Amino acid sequence: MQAPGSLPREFYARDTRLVARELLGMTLVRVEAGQRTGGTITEAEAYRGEEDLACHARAGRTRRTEVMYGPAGHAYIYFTYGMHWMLNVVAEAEGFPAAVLIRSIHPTLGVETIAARRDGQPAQHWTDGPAKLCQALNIDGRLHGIDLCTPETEIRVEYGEPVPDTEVEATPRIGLFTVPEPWKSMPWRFQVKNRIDRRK
DNA sequence: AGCACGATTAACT
DNA sequence: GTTAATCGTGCTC
Repeated sequence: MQAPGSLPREFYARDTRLVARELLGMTLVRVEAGQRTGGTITEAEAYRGEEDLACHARAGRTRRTEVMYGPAGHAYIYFTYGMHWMLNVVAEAEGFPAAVLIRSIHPTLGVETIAARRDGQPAQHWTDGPAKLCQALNIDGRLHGIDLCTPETEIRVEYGEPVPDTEVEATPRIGLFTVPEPWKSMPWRFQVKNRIDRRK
């Protein structure tokens, strides 16, 4: 336990799988001028190392993946499918490329704003996907690389209520169609149980 | 310079 | 269950 506030860099500078697991229950907060939106993290995936053929760092150090090689606690934000942004947090020691994809949150902060940004969608689907939560929290490439551990940061993760092991489920990561084994089946997706989930 | 594809989503049959 | 939308990235020629 610790006082409220952003998680320290040491939290992120550990094994990526542990970071993903322990991010469950923490609170993702998007800070904008006079506006706070966010919620409880309910699903996260670990991507670690150049050997992990599901990880973008499989291509080595490039302009896109450079952030993953840097210090932990920074945002790795990328664009995919021609229209979607994804939010990751860099993990592990500097020099080792790794990140945790935030896949789903339960909205608790600035719910009205979130609803407006997800106009037309039922509450259940406001932030239940990696691109959905980025849309709801107004997160895009402009925030790529920012440090989540500084006081004035625009994205932060605050200490929440830890989720016990009995409520955590570990399964293979989502959307890895062309990734070879064993990486395709590594149980590095962590999510809170007991919630209706449309996914396979 | 060109190309195939993606850590997805929403709408449709 | 199927599929269009839409473009940056990394790889091949």
